[in-house]
Amino acid sequence: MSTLREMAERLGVSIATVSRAMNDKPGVGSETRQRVLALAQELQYQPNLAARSLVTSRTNTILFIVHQRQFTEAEDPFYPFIMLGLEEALKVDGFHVMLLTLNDAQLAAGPTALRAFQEKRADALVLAGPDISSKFILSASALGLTTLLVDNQLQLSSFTSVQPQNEEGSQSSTNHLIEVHQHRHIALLRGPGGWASSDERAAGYLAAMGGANLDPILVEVDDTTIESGKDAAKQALEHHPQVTAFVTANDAMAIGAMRAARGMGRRTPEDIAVIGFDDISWASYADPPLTTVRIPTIEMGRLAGRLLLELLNGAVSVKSRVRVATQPIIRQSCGCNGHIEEKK
Amino acid sequence: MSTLREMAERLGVSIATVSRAMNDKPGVGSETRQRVLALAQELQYQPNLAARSLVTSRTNTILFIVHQRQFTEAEDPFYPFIMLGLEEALKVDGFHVMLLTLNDAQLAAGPTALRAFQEKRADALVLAGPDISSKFILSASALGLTTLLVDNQLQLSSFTSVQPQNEEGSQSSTNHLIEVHQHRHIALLRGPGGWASSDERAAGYLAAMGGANLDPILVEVDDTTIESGKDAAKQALEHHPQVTAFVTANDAMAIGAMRAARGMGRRTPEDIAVIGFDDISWASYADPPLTTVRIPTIEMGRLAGRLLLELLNGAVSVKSRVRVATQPIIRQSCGCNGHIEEKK
DNA sequence: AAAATCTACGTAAACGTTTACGTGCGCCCA
DNA sequence: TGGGCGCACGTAAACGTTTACGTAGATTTT
Repeated sequence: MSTLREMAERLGVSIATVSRAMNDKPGVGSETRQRVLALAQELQYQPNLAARSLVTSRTNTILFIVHQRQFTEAEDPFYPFIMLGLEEALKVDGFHVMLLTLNDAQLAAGPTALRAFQEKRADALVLAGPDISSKFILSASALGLTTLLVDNQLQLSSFTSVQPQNEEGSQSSTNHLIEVHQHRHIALLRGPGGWASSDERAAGYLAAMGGANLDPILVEVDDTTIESGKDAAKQALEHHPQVTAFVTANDAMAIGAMRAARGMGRRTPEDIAVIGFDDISWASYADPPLTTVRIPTIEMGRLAGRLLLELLNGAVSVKSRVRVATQPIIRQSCGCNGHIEEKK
Repeated sequence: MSTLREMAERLGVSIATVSRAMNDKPGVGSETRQRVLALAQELQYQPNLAARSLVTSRTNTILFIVHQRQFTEAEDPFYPFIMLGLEEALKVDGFHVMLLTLNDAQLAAGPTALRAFQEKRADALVLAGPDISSKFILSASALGLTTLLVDNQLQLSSFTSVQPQNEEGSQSSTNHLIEVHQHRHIALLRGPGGWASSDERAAGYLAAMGGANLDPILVEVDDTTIESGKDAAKQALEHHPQVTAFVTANDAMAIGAMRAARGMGRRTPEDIAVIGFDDISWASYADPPLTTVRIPTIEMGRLAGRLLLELLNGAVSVKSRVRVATQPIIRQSCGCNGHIEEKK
């Protein structure tokens, strides 16, 4: 590994000059700069990042923190996609992404768990997922690192956050069932209360129902898996037999709901229409193909990355809540005949 | 942020003594050690990793390199699971995982792309996925970093690698179809040639067919998605109408194959039995529930992590090829009635 | 009792950068 | 022509560790 010193000696200049040339800083003649750059190319010089961060106290690394269970949500690899987008956006500026997963105990421990990763010395934190508690978020940001929330937000304090348009998406799904398919008894199979995404999607549903003067029917489960979708659907159909449509917290629940409904003798979409959320890759292979709302996950990650870079460069210091547009994907589970299948 | 110097001054000892005490090195009195540790606790001292790696030239970071497309294989988040296991195993020793995804161009560029991440200065490389070319692997390892392969391996040189028991898994699937269900015309819908996993699974299939004196029927596609499963199944049924069973490269292809077969009027498992590979989370929700071979992905990642730590600690310098056991998951697509459903 | 060994420290160099400050030189303008 | 200024550089300190080496005293050995 060649160093600045080595290059300086070979060129007969000082280390400072080489450093300036390499970093595009003023104060070095154009001919000298050329010679430095040429030698760097020849020697395949790569700066020692440890030395650099020792003096700049920047690591060019950001820490992606996510609940372990959510990162490995096999039915819907939402967070790996976010992480990919993040990495893509960050690496164009020479930043790297580190993964830190937390289990229930570490999340609950809050401040205690923080010391575990404080030593990792990243420039910024990305906290992803709705089940990272506000206590945890607050104590994490107390470390003084730039903090960005993805798929989550805090009511009171204003953190920079990147989220899908949950409310709009859910509202348009519900309206589609009301207006296009004339449903009157639509149940929301919603996710856990307290999760930003669940709450917002519920708000969208409620807005649509209220707007049409319909009575809302809510069933809440504490998870958003296929199994909990089955449970929620059973509950809904038993307690509210008049229901003819489901709006669900996500696609996995939608698929579970369709299964449960079929098990109880109700066909989709004839007897029970269903609309999901997320547009996971299996949605188009469901039976019938699932109408849902697409979230551009990779793009969300990229956006978070670009935002983070701006924040770190001090260009923008305003904290903002960014929303990325969701897109209705009309297939057949809502009762449409699928002619309007999305463009690939 | 408190430093060693600060602690040394407050305790009236030298920096060296504090450093020795913190790192459990000999040459410091037990009373002094106690005082240092107590103060460190009080100040919440965290060592500056940049300074440490500047002198030790170890970063306690490993780089997880994977093809971008494979990391976001939404139907089967195989590599995110591997990465999670890796992170889990590594963090108990204070190591961190960085993600680097490469696109087709970067993979093809080989050595050129390497410089891009050489500056990241990790202690080791984990190259995951079968479509990282041998040229790339060789030039990556030429950087002098400890290198470990996951779900891939090179024929000629002997890299440390962690892989599932592809051959055994595929052979036992094929044998199950032959022995339990008396199939005679079994087609393998295989993945791309040159991929270690595809080739090994094919070898297992061929071994089983040869052992039973049956003629193999191979259909190769250049991808392992649902769509390519459909294509392969169509090809197989058109060219070899006598086929009564499929062994597929993975579960996504199996599901595609069942769809295509149904579209051609063949029911699973009555007319065409199907066995997949991977046991993705959707396998048990397929119609009929998919018989497959489970790969313990997270455990593979953990194993890779532990192996890497041993390698870095110099405990073992032997390069070894590690195989993790796969497990047959008998459901209904093979013709079994599902009584033997796996324990959750 | 002298010599050798051990223990618990301190001193200082080294890792490879970045950057504030100093210096000499050429140039412009009054 | 001389003072001022900008430019291209060099000098050296600083970042926070780790660690080889030195040293004084206590302990053991011969």
